[in-house]
Amino acid sequence: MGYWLMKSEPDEFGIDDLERVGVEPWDGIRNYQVRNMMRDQMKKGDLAFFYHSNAKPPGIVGIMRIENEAYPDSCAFDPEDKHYDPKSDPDNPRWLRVDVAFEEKFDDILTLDWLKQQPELADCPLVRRGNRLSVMPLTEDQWDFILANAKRGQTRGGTNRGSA
DNA sequence: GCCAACGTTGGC
DNA sequence: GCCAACGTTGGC
Repeated sequence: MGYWLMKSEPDEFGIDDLERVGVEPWDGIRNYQVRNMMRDQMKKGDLAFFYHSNAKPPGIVGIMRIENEAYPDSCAFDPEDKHYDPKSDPDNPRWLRVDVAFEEKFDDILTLDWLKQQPELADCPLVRRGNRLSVMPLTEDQWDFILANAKRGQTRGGTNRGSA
């Protein structure tokens, strides 16, 4: 079982949109490093945190499930599409996507500010300077740590994420 | 294969 | 809206 963190701008597509539609193609990935990870490591049934970027505040807002292995991103073939890439040949697609399914929305966001303060996450690319990956793998320890804190916040019903 | 120009990401 | 960081492009 693999664990991931995937970023999206809530103005474009947020956790509430995913909850409403249930399943959504995660398309528009135009970064080779991310594509390779999706192609080589991402498996059906993997879990991913949904991260809101360019949000106020940015942070982790819920969980989704990877529905299939990577397959060609047809958006790249559509000249009308925002993510059109004329260099992607339908006979040899350059870009891939997966479908993701809504799993859970947290009551409270785990903010980037809080995530940055956690020693357990010091090695996560998310909190490293200059990181630009929109999809990144998490270790099982990192996943468990984040999930435990998301749950703890829910049972408390509060927004306080002070390091205890 | 170098590297300057340019585009994008994403926090602030 | 600004801008630091980084990836990509393309001339040479």
